[in-house]
Amino acid sequence: MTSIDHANLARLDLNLLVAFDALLTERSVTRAAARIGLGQSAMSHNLARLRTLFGDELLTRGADGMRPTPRALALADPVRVTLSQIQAAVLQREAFDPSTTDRVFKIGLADSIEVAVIPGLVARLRQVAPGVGLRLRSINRISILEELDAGTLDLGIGVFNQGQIHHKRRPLYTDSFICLFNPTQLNVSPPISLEDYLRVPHVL
DNA sequence: TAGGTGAGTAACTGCCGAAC
DNA sequence: GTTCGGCAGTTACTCACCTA
Repeated sequence: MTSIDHANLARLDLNLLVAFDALLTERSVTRAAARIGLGQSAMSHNLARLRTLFGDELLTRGADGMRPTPRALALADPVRVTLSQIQAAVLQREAFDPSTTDRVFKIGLADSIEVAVIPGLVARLRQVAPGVGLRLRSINRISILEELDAGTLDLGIGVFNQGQIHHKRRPLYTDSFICLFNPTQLNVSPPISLEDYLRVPHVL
């Protein structure tokens, strides 16, 4: 296990990391201050302390608002993951019991995935979590990541080849596609190869 | 069209008081 | 004595408007 440097960590104010996360999220001192209930001046002081702490400008003024430095971008994910873990450890409520909860989960997913996943999920919920409600929204995968960060979605289901460290991912199921074609028109004969498939125009 | 000017907005900074 | 946050003034920047 990694040892804790208590002497140095004692000098680190956790609120500064909260301020850092708000600044990276809002890209504005004023909005970041409002986000965590401080005045603009206090957030400006926090930014100054963060700059001293990390020895980097972190955010610089630009024509389009506050621009994060490479150092700030490198710190963004580790800080957010750390804050999430602290939040889970410190603010965790009583253990989640699916059989008694009446929580409503907001799920973002594509229509095609809804057809494949939701009937089975609803049947399962009736058995083990009868009080759970689902609020489904048809949404593209890029917006899903944004809305997860904003807290307007609890879960996103889709094909994700991008995302941040704090986006937890689990394989849900595998799927395959059927390719329909007219051998006469395309001048190919089954079974088609990958080269044949890529050579001709097609729609998905 | 280019340059000057003023208003508005946002960030920075010095100073101060409160809390510990 | 130290730290934190707010107040007030300053600075930097954008944008709209006016004029040559």
